Amino acid sequence: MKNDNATPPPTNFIRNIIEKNLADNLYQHKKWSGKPGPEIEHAKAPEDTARIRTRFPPEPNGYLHFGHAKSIILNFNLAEDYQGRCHLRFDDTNPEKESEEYVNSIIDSVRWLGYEFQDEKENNLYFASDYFDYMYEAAVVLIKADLAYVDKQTPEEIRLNRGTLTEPGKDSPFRNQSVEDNLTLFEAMKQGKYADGEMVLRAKINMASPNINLRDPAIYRIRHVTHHNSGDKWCIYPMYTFAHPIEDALEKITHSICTLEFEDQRPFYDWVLKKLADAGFLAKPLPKQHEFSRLNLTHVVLSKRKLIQLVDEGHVHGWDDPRMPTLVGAKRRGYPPSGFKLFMDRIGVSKADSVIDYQVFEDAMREVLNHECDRRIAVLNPLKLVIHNFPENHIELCEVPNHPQDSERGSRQVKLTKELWIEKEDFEVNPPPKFFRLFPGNQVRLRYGFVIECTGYETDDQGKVIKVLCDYLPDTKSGTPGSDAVKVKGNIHWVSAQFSTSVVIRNYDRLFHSDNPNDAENFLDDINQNSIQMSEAVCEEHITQASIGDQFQFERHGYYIVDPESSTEQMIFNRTATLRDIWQK
RNA sequence: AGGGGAGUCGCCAAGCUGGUUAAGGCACAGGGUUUUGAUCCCUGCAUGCGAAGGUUCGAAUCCUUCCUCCCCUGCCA
Repeated sequence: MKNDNATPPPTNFIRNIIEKNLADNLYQHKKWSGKPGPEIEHAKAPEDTARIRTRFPPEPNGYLHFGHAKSIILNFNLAEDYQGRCHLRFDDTNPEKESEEYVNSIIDSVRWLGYEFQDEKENNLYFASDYFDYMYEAAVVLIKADLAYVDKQTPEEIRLNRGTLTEPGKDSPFRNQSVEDNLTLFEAMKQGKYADGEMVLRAKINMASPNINLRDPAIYRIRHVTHHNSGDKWCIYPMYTFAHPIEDALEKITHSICTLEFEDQRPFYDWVLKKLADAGFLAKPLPKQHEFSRLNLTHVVLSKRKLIQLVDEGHVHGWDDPRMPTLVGAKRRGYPPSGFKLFMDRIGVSKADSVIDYQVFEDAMREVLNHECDRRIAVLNPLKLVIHNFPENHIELCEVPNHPQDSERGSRQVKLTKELWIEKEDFEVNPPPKFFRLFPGNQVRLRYGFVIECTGYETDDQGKVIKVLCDYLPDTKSGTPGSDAVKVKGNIHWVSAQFSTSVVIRNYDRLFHSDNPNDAENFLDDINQNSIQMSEAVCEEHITQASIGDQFQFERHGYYIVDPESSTEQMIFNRTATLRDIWQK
């Protein structure tokens, strides 16, 4: 076990910011009415008991993946570490792409990671769509302050007049429409008097801004679409850039943490909040946006488009395929939530673009799995072994610990008989140098049993080894006095041919060959065609007591989890990760 | 001269209000323990902080110039 004191507490620039904010008493007297709302509702409420508030704001338009896990763990851990709260908020402002199916899956995945957002004190499950009334009101506030206008230009015209990266844009001919006209038009938009795309509400900032996001960004668009939550109440929907700062403010979020690509958006985020605060709609302390670099992993694609393609084109068997970098996939693969947390601790949080070696991810998983999993014995590639001098019908009970480093996990008895299954790889007719397993004349220990000496083998017509013969040394049984008298270098595992059960094994490997599949002309060409290898294995009989989701280390092989497709007749095991293997290298 | 970010060991990443020999993890290389060639333990692993100048008794940390990479021209988020 590692000494936790040896590793310094993980720190990062966001924690530094929070600690400084707290030291500056920035949030000392902030209010919280118990539910999201504008300042008029928070003002009369007591001081917030949460020192900070963060939020995880997914759009319910897909399944959560490893990248989301980074954000979830960051936000929830921050809240926990600084005696704050973290909200789960669905950023559902675009009904064309969103659905309830995703809402439910996302909730499940956040909980699976071990985070809760609803308890006896607070229910912090929110939907941006529940704030549509406030957002409409906020838009009206801006219009009245002559800070927003309804633009009747076509989308094409708006695009053309936006200018380019190096040239300023041109003002819309509708930019100086009267406040009254804007109010009337916006109301008419809301009433459904116009078709999709006919007009849009825009913030009035500066068409010549060097930051393109400030060239009068659209803040409301017309979409005659049924919303998964608000139904047909609205036919106009706020844009993310306008909605997000308001969502954060209504929820009294202190630290709004997002990924780097939103950095250019921050001036607009601050603009919206300031203007609404000026109008008395919101009050300080206003939320602050902070950006970190998103997760990239070698041999993995995380773009939503590519993940959809993998599923839709059948390169994997659905979103929860154990090879998918989704959280539902991770669950089925057997990657534990605690492994994700350890992984996030190890990779840290910064603003530098980075690509993490998949090894780092896998090693974090191995570390927690090694600690958490009971051991079991399975022979994945069976070869018959016959102990020539072993009594015909004798059953030798062997005591096998469930965990070599944790005796409190107890032990079990495994039956040793004359005929056993061993791994094909554990026997060599002509062993390579330094091979210390079984070969003619060599001695090895049958793990937890006796030392045996290989006396010969049998082959089929093709010369393939089909049976290994040996003698056992009666005085060498594990755990008995003097059993160590005979020293052997090799230890091989085995299961009784008589007392064992057959199971299906699904060995998974990386889905993509190259470090960065995105570099390929077509990432699909980089797919590893051997990313899943099915086989039948023989396992010790105790395994039949396992249930779906149970995880074990199959000794000398790796970590496996019982797949949901298992039945009592046919158990199926997914390989989560192999054990490290210096010999293979 | 569009704007915004980032560059510290093979991969991450602390440090960056200037001041002991530049944390830590992963990887890698040795060694020890071990009835998993696993785990665990020990040792090694940047005279160097994108580059070049400068300020200073002293710079990864301050200044100047330069180089490289990433993001931004949706009525997506």
